[in-house]
Amino acid sequence: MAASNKQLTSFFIEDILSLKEGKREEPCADGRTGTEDASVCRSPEDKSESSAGLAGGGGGKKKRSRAAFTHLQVLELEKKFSRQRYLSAPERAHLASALHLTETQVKIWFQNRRYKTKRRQLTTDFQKHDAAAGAATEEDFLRASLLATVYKSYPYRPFVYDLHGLSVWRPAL
DNA sequence: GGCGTCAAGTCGGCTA
DNA sequence: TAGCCGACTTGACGCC
Repeated sequence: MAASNKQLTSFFIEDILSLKEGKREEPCADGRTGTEDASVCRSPEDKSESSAGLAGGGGGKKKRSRAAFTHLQVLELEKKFSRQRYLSAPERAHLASALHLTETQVKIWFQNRRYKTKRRQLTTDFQKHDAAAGAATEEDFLRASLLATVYKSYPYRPFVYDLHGLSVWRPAL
């Protein structure tokens, strides 16, 4: 969400890499500032927390922070995602270091992104069907979910899919 | 205050 | 057993 109302400037991955040398404090949309280590925007009170965002310190309720990636980070992640939905470990490590994120953050981002895409696809399919055939039944939705489950069951070798910059994922072997 | 979004947490399944 | 995945939930945050 950090990118939603932020002033957009054109810059590339090389820019952050070069900025890493000096002081970098990329402003976030809501006035929060990017942290040097994780390059994500955090609430002021979260600045002292670990990247996991759960460092409570001295007991009591731990407050979970929500990292807001910079629009550049999201842009690069989206670009990568448009080319391939699954990342191999080396690819993930490379992307993480390039974006100054942790591998876990990249992994979680891709997981969430896939799930989000799937949900939206199901929703639009459902709406299409709804519009075409009048009020759809719950059974229709279940059928769609079932199809999605079948769809999901075969790409279990992430590195096998789409290694050639295609937006459509297919077995590479 | 309610709602939507999103990163992260949790849980269970699968594979090597 | 570790690591990854999807599915779903939780908690923080911004917008109206």
